[in-house]
Amino acid sequence: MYAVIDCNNFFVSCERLFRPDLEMKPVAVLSNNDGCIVSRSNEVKALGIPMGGPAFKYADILKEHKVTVFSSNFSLYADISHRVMSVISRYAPEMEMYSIDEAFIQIDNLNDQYLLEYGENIKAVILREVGIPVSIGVSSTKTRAKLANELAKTSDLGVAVIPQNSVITHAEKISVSDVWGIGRALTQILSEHGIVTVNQLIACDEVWVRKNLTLSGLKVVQELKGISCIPFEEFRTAKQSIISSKSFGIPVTTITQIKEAVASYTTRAAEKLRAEHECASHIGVSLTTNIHSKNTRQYYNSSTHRLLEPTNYTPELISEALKIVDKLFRTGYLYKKAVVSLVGLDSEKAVQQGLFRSNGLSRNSSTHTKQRSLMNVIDHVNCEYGSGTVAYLAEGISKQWKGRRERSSPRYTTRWEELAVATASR
DNA sequence: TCTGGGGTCCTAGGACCC
DNA sequence: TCTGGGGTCCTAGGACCC
Repeated sequence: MYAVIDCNNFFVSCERLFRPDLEMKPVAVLSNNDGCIVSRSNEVKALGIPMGGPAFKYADILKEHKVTVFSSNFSLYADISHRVMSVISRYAPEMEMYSIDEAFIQIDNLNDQYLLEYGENIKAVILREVGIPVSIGVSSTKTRAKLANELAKTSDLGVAVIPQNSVITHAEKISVSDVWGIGRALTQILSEHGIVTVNQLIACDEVWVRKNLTLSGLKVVQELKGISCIPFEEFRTAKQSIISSKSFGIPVTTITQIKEAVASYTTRAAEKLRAEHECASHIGVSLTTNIHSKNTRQYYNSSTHRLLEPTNYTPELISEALKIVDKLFRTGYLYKKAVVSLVGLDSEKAVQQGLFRSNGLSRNSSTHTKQRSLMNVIDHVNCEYGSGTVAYLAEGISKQWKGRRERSSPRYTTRWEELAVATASR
């Protein structure tokens, strides 16, 4: 059996941890650039504010209902996530951390009654030791467990079990859009064929499903029937790609600013790459205007370059990324966003050296060693004294294109100078 | 003024090989 | 004259997830 443990309104719950005065009060957390609403307390959900809704559109209603709004504070969320995961891992020898706020575990040899108790126990301990409320769903496949989790969210216990080999109760009342793996597009296709509920989906002919919903859709249907198709992945598999992508705080028109931003995103991506001890064989850049803007000319373009040899050396990656910008950039547009992606990742150790460099000289191992030492030192300094302490000039100085982050809470748990302070009240 | 970011997997089509 | 088919690799795009 699988259990999926999912933190409730995770970012909001993290903020409340250090602001107990916000319990039972409406709270929302915004995405990068303070753009979208990405985490909502139950009170905010009740106001009808949707997940991912643009913040400016709901500014009035947020103000009217005195919603406390935070910019996202990922240092804090990552640290709290780590604490939650460490509690969960005590309950199961095998755990798959699926996302920042969610984990699968395998539990076997317990009958249904004990499964429920087991879940309640995990939930209580996480709440007591970390302070984060969770919901737990248990069933025989991951997709069924996720569905049980949906049911758990609205149950009093916060835990739900869909027993093995049993039909899903009330499946005729659950919408296909609540199923893990059925998104907007598939919901639309299904509804065009009169399929709106989970029991209708399960009853579908599998050949039809394969043809109309592709292989992923077929897996979903089989998983709902109790046939496991999505494997349990205890050990995190190596990343396939690393992406750094951000919207600009202001519309950007000049290639100079685009290049600064792209150099900066490349630097972030390369840091992640080295943290994974990997090298990339390709680098891609894309530029786009504001797709939401009605009255301005639109432009989108992207390109991927193969690197001479796989590398994680920032200066080389920046230089290649900037060449791509030269290729993509057109004057006369209001640019909104740039994306840098590193793909074709392989372990540092496995990387084969190219025989020739572009300048015709072979790159000897001492060049490699020097590059690696330099990156090591810079990564260390930036880790110790804060990101950007040592930066590349290509990233620019004033960085006018940077996004907004105006309502961030302190990094309570990861920066000495931002520790929470306890004060005695009279 | 203001509409997220970081991932994965799947499919289709073109180029190329034998 | 007969104008194939299987395979791989690459790229772009779309769908999904949180």
